[in-house]
Amino acid sequence: MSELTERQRLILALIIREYIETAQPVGSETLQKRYHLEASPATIRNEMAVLTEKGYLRQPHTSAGRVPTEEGYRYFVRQLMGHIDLPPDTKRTIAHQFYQAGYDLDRWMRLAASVLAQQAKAASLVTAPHVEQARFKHLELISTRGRQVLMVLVLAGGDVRQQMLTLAEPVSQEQLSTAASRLNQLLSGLGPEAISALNAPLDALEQDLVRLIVEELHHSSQILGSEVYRDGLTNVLAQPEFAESEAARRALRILEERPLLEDLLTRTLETTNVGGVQVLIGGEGTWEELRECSMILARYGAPGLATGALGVLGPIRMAYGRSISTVRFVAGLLSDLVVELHSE
Amino acid sequence: MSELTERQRLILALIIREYIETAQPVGSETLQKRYHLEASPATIRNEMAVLTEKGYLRQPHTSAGRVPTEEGYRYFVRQLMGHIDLPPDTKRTIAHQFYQAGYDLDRWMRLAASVLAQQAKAASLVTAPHVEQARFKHLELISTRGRQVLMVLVLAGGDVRQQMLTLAEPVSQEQLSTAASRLNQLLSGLGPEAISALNAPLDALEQDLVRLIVEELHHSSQILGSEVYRDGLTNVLAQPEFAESEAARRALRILEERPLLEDLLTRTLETTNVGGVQVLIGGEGTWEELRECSMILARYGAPGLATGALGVLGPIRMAYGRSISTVRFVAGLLSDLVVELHSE
DNA sequence: TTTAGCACTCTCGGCGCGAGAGTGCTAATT
DNA sequence: AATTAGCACTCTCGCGCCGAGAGTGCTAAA
Repeated sequence: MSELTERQRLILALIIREYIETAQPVGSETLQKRYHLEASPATIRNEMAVLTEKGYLRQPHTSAGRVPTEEGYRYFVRQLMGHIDLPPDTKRTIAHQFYQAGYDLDRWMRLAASVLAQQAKAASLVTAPHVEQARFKHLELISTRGRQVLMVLVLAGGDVRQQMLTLAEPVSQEQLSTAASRLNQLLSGLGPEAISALNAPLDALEQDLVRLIVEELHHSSQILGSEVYRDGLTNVLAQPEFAESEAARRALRILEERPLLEDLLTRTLETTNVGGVQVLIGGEGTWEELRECSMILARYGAPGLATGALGVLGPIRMAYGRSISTVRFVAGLLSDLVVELHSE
Repeated sequence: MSELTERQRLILALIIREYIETAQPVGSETLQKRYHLEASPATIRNEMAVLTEKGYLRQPHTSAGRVPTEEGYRYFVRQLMGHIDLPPDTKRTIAHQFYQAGYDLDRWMRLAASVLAQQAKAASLVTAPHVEQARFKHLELISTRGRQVLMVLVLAGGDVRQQMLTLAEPVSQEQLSTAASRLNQLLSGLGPEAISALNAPLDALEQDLVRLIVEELHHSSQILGSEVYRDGLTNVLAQPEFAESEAARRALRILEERPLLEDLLTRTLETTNVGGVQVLIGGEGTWEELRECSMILARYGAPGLATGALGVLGPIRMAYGRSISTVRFVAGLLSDLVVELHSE
C-alpha cells in the first residue's frame, strides 16, 4: 500500500478535524470553503475517493459527505496529529489546582477525574495508585470494645488501610500496643513474601495479625483493589452519537461494571509503561462493549513503587489531540505526586 | 374536597400500578379486562373523569388513556400503598450479603448502593456515615522523610483520616511519638469545641497538630465531607422517559454535581429523623432540576453518634412500593452497623 | 346508578414528494 | 498528466396527507 501524498494527508486531517467539531459528514465544497484550500472541490473529491479507497474514509450513504473510519482515526492519531501539548497557561492553571490540594490523595484523584472530564469533554476515570509490591510500614491497634479491634495499617507510600477485626478473646489496649510495636519492628519495610517467610517466635495474637497483614498487602497489590474515581459521565450523554439512550447505556456500562473495567485496564495497560498513552479506537476488534467508543488510557506513578491508571472515555469522534495531551499531562502530575509520597 | 370512594381508590391504585409497569397511558377497557373488574368500562370511565377532576389523573391528549399526576402519585404513596415490606427471603439474602462483608465500611457502602440500585431498578446513592459531633480517639504520627509527616487520625466510631503534613523543621520519629502519645492522653474522647477550649501547655509542634485536628474534626462533621457512593446510573437510562439524552443528562447531573446534591440532601433530610423516609415526587415545586424525577431518601445511623443518607433516583413513574421498602430496609441494616461500630 | 351505543378526537405509522446536499463521471483546460 | 467546470444522478430529510386504531364523553335506556 503506497503512502499518502502530502495533500491527501492534509485533506484527511482537515476532514477529521471538521468532523470532530461538527459531527456531520464533510463534503468537498464545505471543506474547500472553510479552509480556503487551493484545490477546487473536484480535486478534493478525487482525493477523497482515494482516501475512501484506502479505507480511511467512508460515506454514510452514496450521496453524503465523508466520515472518518476507525482506520482513518488511527492514521490521524499515529501519523498526522503530531505531538500536541496543552497551552502553557492551561497547564499552569491545572498544576496550580493540584498543588493547592496539598498531599491529600483523595483530593488529587477527584481533581484528576474532574480535570480530565472537563478538558476532554468526556467521561473520565482514575484509579488510585496501588503499590506493585506493597510493603509494610506501620501498624496500629486500637481497642474499641471487648474483642473488637481497629487495625490501622500504613503501607510504604502513605497508603492507609483500616480494618475492624474481632479477636477470639478480649485483649487489653496495653497488650495490643505491645504486639503492635513488636510487629512494627519486625516487619518494617517488608513485602508479603518476606513476611510470610519470616521465622520468628510469635504468639497467637501476633500470628493472627501477621496473617491479616499479609492478606491486606496482597490485596493492595491489585490494580482495582483501590478506589476508582469517575467524573463527567453526563458529558458522554451530551454527544450526539449517544442521543438515544441505548447507545449511551452501552457506553456508560463500561465505566460502571467493575469486572469489565478491570479486564480492560489490565489487558490494555500491562504492556504500557508509565508515561505511555494507549488509544483504543472503537474497541479495536477486541472489546465488543466499546465498539462505539474510544478510550485514551495511561499509566502513571513510579514503576516498582506504585502505579495507577487514568483515562477518558468518549465517542469515537473524539478530540484526540486535546484529550491525549490532557491525559499525558495529568498522568505526569500524578506520577510526580506518587514519587513525592514514596521518597523518603 | 370530599374523600374518594372505595372504588375510586381502587381504580386509582390500579391505574398507577399498571402505568408503573407499562409506561403507557391506561384506558378504561384495558383496566377492566386486565384486572377483571366488576364495573363496566363506562363506569370506570366515569370514575376516571372524577379522578381527573380532582387532579389525580390526567390525559396526555384528549383521546388517550389516563396517566397519574404527581398529586396522584403522592396520594398513592401516602394513602393507598400501605406499608409494604420486602419479601422475607429477599431480606434474608440481602442481609446475608452484608454480613459477609464483615466490618469493612467501604464494602458496606458499595454493597448498599448496589442493592438499592438493583432492587429499585434506579440510580442509587449512599453517603458514608459522618459523625455529628466528631470526637477524637487516637492519633498516630509517622515520619516519612525530612519534614514530611503522615498523620493518621482515628475518630470515635472507627473513622480514619489520614493527612500528609509538612513541618517547619525536621523532627525525629521519637519526638513525634512523644507528641502523639501526649495528645492521645489529652484529647481522648473530645470534640472540636472541647479541644479548642482546652488550656494546656503545648509546644509549637503540638499546637500545630491540635489546630489540624480541630480542622479535621470540623470537616468530618459535614454531611458530604465523607464519600458518596453511587450505583445503577445506567438503570436510569433504561427508562423510556429518559430515552432522549437531554432528559437523561438532567437526571444524572443531580447525582454528579456535588453542590447540588449537598443542598438537596441537607435541606430534605434536616427535618427527617433516622428511620424516616422522604419521598420527593417531581421536585415538589422546589427542585427545578428534578422536575422529571423522583427521589426516595432516608437517613440512617444513630442520632448523636453518626448518621448518613441514602436513597434512589428514578423517573416519576417509579416502583414506589418496592423502592421505599428497600430504602427503609437497607437504612436499617446500615443503622445497625453504625451502632455496632460506635458502641464500646 | 350503571351500562350499551355511538360519534368524535387525537396519535401514530406509512407514503409520496420536493428541496438540498454531495457525489462521480466526462470533457475541457492548464 | 493533473486539475477543474459542468452536469446528471442519488440519497436523505422534512413535510403534509391519510387511514387505522384506541379511547373518550355524552346520551339514552335499563
